[in-house]
Amino acid sequence: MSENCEFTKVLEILGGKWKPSIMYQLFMNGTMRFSELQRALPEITKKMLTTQLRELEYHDIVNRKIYMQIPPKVEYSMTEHGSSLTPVLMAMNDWGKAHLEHLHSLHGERQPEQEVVSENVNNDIVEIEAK
Amino acid sequence: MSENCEFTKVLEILGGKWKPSIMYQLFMNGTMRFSELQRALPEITKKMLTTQLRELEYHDIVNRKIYMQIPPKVEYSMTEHGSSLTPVLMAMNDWGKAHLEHLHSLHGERQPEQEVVSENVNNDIVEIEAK
DNA sequence: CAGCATCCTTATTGATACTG
DNA sequence: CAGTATCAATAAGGATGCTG
Repeated sequence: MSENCEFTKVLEILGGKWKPSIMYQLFMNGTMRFSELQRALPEITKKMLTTQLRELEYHDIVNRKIYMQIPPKVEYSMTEHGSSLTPVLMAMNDWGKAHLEHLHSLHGERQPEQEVVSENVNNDIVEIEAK
Repeated sequence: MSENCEFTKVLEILGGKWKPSIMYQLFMNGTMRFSELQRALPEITKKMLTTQLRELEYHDIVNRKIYMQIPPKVEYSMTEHGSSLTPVLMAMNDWGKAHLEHLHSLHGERQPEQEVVSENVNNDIVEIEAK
């Protein structure tokens, strides 16, 4: 049951190549039309933008407001429930910045040293059986 | 540059089918051997456990301590840097619980109602050109 | 304008067998 | 015990064209 708390599920909900960027846009700009999102995220395709938005909508993170008119107009925005993600995103963002600096000091050049503890055991049985 | 802050990158680091579970185990149990993790996560294969651990290690989130002995013994634990993820995980966990309840009230049965705003425009041009 | 349908490519995950 | 290597299956993402 609680093999890993809710943590895994949240990652699944937030995961997806473009979801973070979409949420970021909506947080910054409030309400945006489909085409505005496309302009803001030039590399995403229409298909992906649609599917990622639909998933976010399914989880009640973004709101989809359809204007019945020609030409069509659809506006997206964070729902109230989606806005409750703010502390999560803030925490991730803060950690991300610290992490980046930290990694630079580590991976600036090389791998982190392997920590090898040579106990060269005599308390443990060498039991590699031959075939 | 800052199209989406650090948010996307953090998701990439934390993303992976088993990483959350692994981190959770290490947070709860402190130090664990490879085989202990396997027992705790019965569905993960050795290959996946290895690769996910290696990725976490690369980002200095988990520590790998090798005992040079026969039979081999390797212990994993959260690094100090990895422990700094605690606020992030807590935030996600809290949100996850609230989210779960929230979703039950929504998706208990049906899709959320489409919010359709019928403005039936007259301020916008109907410009669907015929072929 | 805001999609959906189809087909295709790449990435992630998994099964299985072998090794120091 | 703690892996690696190889191959197979699945899932995620992308290109392109069509539609109301």
